[in-house]
Amino acid sequence: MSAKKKYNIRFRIWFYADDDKFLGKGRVELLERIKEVGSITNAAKGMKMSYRQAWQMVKEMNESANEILVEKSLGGKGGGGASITKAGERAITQFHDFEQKVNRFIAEESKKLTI
Amino acid sequence: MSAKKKYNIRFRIWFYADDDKFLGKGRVELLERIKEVGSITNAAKGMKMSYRQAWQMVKEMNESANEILVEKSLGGKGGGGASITKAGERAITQFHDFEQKVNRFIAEESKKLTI
DNA sequence: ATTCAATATGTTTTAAAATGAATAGTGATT
DNA sequence: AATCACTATTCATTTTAAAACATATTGAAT
Repeated sequence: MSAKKKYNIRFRIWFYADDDKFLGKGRVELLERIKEVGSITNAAKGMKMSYRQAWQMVKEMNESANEILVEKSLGGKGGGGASITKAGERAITQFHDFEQKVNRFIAEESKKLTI
Repeated sequence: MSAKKKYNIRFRIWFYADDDKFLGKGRVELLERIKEVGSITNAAKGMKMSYRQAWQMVKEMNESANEILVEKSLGGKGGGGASITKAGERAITQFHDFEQKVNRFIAEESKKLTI
């Protein structure tokens, strides 16, 4: 007898500004790490990500969104750093909240499936 | 003045069998085309897809799902062909239904966002 | 003015993925 | 047994994406 696999539904959501995708799960994690460690460099190190990639993500996010999500400082003590703006904080929170709502909805609706 | 971009949320869903992803938007379209034209070859031609890729998708779907979604016949009049099984039909329908439900939910919830 | 750790980018290398071409196999029909 | 249009599969090639590497720049602190 072959064990039947259990069907389940997974999803991803993205925040767009007009038609520009600017935020998804991965970028939210990057934002959270920047908030935690105070720099793009160290945030990237914590994930499996090169500084270059992380920096490009930040650039894209800031350029696409109506307000910048990450504020950067150059030079000075410690070489500079990066921090999350109020808009960035809101983006993180609302992304998580939204994701959770969708997750609950999908979990509930999945029960009705007769696939 | 710079025009403010309108924020919006988009999503994708996938059907999994245990931890194997076996159905997403692209594959559903492939299934529909196979149903319509009766062969993998012609279904692939209708999309921007090589026969090779389409054939591999069908193979993966059939292997991952509990029941095969596409039934194939080899040789004979017309060289053979492919058709959708009952399970395949159900998969198509339920994918669309589910996607629509999630879409409505997200559209509704999006109104509450203050991003 | 030198140091330092970070941001800011360009360039090169490597790896992964998609594509295309080529070939074999199938079986009802003629 | 020859044909035909499809499925089935391998292999070499191309394209794309990711990673790695290399520098330049910045500015407070010393």
